[in-house]
Amino acid sequence: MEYSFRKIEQSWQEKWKTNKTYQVQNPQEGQVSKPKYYVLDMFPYPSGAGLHVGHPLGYIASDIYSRYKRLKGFNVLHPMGFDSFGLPAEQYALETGQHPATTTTKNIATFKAQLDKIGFCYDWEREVMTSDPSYYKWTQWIFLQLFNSYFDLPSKKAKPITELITIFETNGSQSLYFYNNASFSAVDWNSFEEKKKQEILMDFRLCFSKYGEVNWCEALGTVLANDEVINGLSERGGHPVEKKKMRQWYLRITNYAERLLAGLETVAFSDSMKEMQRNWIGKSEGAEMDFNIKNSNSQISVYTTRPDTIFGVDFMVLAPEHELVNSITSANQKESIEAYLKYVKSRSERERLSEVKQITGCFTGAYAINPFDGKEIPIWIAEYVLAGYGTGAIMAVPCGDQRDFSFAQHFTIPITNIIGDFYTGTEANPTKEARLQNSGFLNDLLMKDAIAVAIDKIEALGIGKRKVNYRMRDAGFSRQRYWGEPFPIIWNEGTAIPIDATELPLELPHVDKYGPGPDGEGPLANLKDWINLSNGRRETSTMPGYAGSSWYFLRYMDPHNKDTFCDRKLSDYWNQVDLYIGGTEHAVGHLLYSRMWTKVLFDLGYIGFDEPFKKLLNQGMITGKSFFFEIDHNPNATDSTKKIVSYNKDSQTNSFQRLKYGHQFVDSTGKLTRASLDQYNTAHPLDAVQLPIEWKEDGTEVFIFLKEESEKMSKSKFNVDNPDDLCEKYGADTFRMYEMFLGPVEASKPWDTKGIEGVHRFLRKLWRLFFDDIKGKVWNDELPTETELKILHRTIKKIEEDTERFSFNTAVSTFMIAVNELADSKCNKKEILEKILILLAPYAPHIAEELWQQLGNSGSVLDAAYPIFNPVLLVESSKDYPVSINGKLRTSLSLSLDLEQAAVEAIVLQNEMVQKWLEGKPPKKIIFVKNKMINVVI
RNA sequence: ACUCGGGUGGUGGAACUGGUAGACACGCAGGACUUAAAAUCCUGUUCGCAGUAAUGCGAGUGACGGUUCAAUUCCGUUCCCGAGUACCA
Repeated sequence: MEYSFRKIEQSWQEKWKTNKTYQVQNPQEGQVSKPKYYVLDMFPYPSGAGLHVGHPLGYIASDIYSRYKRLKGFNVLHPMGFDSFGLPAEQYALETGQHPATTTTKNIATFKAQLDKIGFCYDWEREVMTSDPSYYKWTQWIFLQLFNSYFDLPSKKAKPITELITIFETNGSQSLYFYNNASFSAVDWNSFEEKKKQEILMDFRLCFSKYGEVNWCEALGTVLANDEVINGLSERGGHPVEKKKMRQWYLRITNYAERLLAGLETVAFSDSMKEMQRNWIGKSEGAEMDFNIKNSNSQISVYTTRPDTIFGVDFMVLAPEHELVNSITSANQKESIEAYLKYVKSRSERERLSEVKQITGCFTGAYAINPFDGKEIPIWIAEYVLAGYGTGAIMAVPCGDQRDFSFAQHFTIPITNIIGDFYTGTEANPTKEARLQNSGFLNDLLMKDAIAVAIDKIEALGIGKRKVNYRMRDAGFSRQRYWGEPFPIIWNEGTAIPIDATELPLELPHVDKYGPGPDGEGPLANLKDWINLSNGRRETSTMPGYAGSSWYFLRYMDPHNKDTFCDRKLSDYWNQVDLYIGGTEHAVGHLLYSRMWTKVLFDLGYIGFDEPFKKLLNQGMITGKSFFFEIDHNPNATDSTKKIVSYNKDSQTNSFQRLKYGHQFVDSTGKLTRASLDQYNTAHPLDAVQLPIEWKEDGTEVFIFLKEESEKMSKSKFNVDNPDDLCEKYGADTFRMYEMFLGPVEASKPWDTKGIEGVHRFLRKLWRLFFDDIKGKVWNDELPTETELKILHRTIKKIEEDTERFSFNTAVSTFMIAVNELADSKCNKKEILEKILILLAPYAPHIAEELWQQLGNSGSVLDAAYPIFNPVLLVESSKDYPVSINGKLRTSLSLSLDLEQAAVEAIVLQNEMVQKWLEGKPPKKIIFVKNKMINVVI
């Protein structure tokens, strides 16, 4: 009886389905429930391309851990669903004319079939899909909660906006609740018209609408969030992005900046992941202070983290967009300033970013007055100051800031030195360790101490205050797109009126065309019947991709509830996600948004925890190998290491020709032969590679060396491997174990199918411990020997330790060692093998189930009792000690573990090898570490 | 430029708190079984030198230096690769 994995895997996948093996039970009333464990994979977008071997890496890891936890007696929630709204589906719809709902359904079916082939233990009855009205009903409902809440500053938490209205009605706006930098009394508030009241309230809602500069992407016809823009180009498609003023919805995530930072201390994310989030939030502490302007009533407010350098301010710089630019510019500088503003406008975001080093700017002709020494400070405008950060204006201290220094040099602005020898005159020195000079009341203070002194003085004089700044912006929450959640909002005379929660879901209407509406609005704007209502006009934007994915982990707990997004009893039971596995690409976006939503839902009392993910494990990327022909116009290149091959005499430039799926045709040395090239050309007639006629080698055969590079797997790079093919060829169990065997889950590694045979061989070897191809059943009921028990218990210990610390690659090799040892000692004993199967079940579930049943057990191996490690069995009486001389290993000695230093020394000195090295002299010292090693120092 | 990872055989990688570097696998070489192949099994495989051999000696975890009886592991300097951020005042 041989290991026919195809039959076994198919039959077990069917059995799991019919027996509902993976159905997860919520705790029943009055029952003693098992401890819970929640394992979650990052929400996949069901792309049309299907899965490649890089995707399942994290899924396999989470599946192993889920099964392991189940065996260990936990009630494990391990769901899967689809983030099915979003740009790619719509983009695809635009290109093919198919409705996104149709393509999405089709893609999900493909995805699920692929996942099931790998044998994952998902409870599909809990599947959720963001584009399903029964799901987005609750996304819209949460939006309404955000819309109807504000961030209460004294308690630092979200509260219903009705409480803020009460505050306004009774006390007016206190200093904490400035509106447009001013406050109003209760009498004022009560006299305001409803429209004005709503405008004010909009300024406090956690999800709010305002006109703002947005990242507008013409090619995609939509607005993008900051993290969807990379170097001035869209993350998806790489199209140019420009700034545009539009009415948009925003998430007031900045209010949560402090708690998002603090929360990082309570979760187990990798340091780099935490660091990325911290950088994104970008907290800085300093002061905001006002400068008077010579011959003007206006003031310029600047933000600085270094108020200690106030006496080193040699000029000021405003962002070109700063509102004061026009009013302060002097008559004779007007022309230059206008020319400069024109130049700035002409430059795209892309150019500004790519030419960071270029110094440009223009003097306004105006002067600010230093409040401490009355010095006149010239005011400039320059691109390097960003309108969006701080106050959009800076005080420039060239001796301490390199950008200010370069600017001063470029425009020959005199530089004041306030740090003595610390400043060399050739570059700025940002030190905080210098003692201040030329600095009035701060003279002789250490800079780091002077910071606080300066702020105190600024506050005492009433010209500014201590201020914390965040780099993070409020997140754009609307998209001019079709395939997303419609906003449950109706606009009436400029006032946003929320739809009553009882009317949700507001279903996404059907459209036939996905083109944009008028004035930059989304496709929904074209549906006149849908948008125009008797009481106003519907919001035509839809929510961004991250809306649905910010709370999906809660819906899995209670996926079919029609009355609430998630029953509080269930969220109290399942609680936080214990283990969250996914890629680093979601470091800032998704993780920050879902962390914020969790905090809001917590503040409002809907859930009982304020961090969604307890532990985050980042899977590394599996890179694919891409192969290129390098085209070189030097046919006489002799450098054999260059791997240059094809000579294209028509081409005068060096370029690369990508070889589609090249790895299938290349041998282990990276060589392509004439025969395989012909094969390749037959398979890809459209991309056939023409060899240059001049190219000859060996007279008979043409060898082509390919340039090889590892890069991210993607269909467009022809470097993907499909898991289906590997499951078909070797089986899902082999595929699962091989992906794990490749290396640590967190590490990025190149994909190579070369080693998969070894894993497959291991499973066959395991099978042969139970069944012989000819003899059939070979397992027996004999009692195990001490050695066999030792093998078993060593394995139990190591598998448990490795699984607990997510070291799946070493766990796989532990299994290999165990099977090798059992095969060597011809152990076919059920008592041993059965336990091994239980250990193996998380890793290779199909073969484990099959053999478990073959041994005469009924039910799933997942319900078996996990073997308990018995340390007594591993206790040794002696040890083979390594004996080093001066730290270099020379020999070994088998000694009883009872022996102490003195006895060991005596034996060691007797040793022939030791005597040889001692040459008759006594040793200086003998180091003996019990159960470790011996070192003789000469 | 800054921050965070990482450099170990021909390859993927192992060595968890300093204690026998290279587990496990791939590949390669040789052998057994076979008419032959597949499958399976056995042996060898870090490099160099010596030896028929068992073995011995030397070098060796990017490079240089330090701490230590002992360093892949700790410290300093430096080089390279990857990821993220990027005029944030």
